[in-house]
Amino acid sequence: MKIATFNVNSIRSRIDPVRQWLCEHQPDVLAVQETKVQDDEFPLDAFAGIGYHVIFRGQKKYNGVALFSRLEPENVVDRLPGDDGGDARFLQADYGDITIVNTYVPQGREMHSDAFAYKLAFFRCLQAYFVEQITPTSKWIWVGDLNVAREAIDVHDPERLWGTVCFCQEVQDALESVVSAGLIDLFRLHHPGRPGLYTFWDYRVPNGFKRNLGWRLDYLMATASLADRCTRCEIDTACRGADKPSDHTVLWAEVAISPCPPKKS
DNA sequence: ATGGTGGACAATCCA
Repeated sequence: MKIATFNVNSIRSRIDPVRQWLCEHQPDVLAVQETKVQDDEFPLDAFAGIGYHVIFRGQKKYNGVALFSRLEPENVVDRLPGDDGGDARFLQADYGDITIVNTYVPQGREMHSDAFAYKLAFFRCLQAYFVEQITPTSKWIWVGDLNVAREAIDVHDPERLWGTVCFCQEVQDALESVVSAGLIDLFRLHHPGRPGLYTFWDYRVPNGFKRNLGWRLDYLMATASLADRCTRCEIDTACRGADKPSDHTVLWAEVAISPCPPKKS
């Protein structure tokens, strides 16, 4: 199966790039973040007739997540247990025997702000949830904009950027505690030790994308049984500049496994 | 240099 993640910064402004990416790459699942639309205004018609189911949890103006899929989603969960859920940052569904969790982790705004405290609390909720849910044989993939650069090689200027909300000890520790529940970073698994590979470029930095002044903030995190069968994991920047610019790119992976219908007892 | 720009939405908030 092929799974992908894309922070779209408004789904209504990114209809063409998303449609094009789905049609060209035919992923089994595409997770998107920052849809910025409440559920009754989601542009369902724009995605009709291309062979994808779509589920979403959004709100006005900010945040919002969605899942496009070939298979019909089952057992949908639209809020993170332990979190108040009012922020529309979490969406989970089963596709056959594979569970996908799509999150838009709070950015954190400023160090030690209320928003930063909420970011850490969000990770703690995720950690507790995964520890409870994931077993050694689980087939789970956690994907999305996690708003953390895991290592120095995941930012373009680690010395200068150290101590900011997406690259500091607190959020790295918080993310590692979630990963420790039994997940593997598919992109780093396939590109070990390689610097300069990013999923996000701040559009406020002049020519930031051209100069590759990026960050790796988006991830595909899989349990071992899926990571063992992952054959490729890549960052696709081709969607950028399709009509309007987007600050994030599509991250995708191929896993040599097909979702199986769960056994009925 | 504490800016820059893009998006939602209608004066600012968020990234």
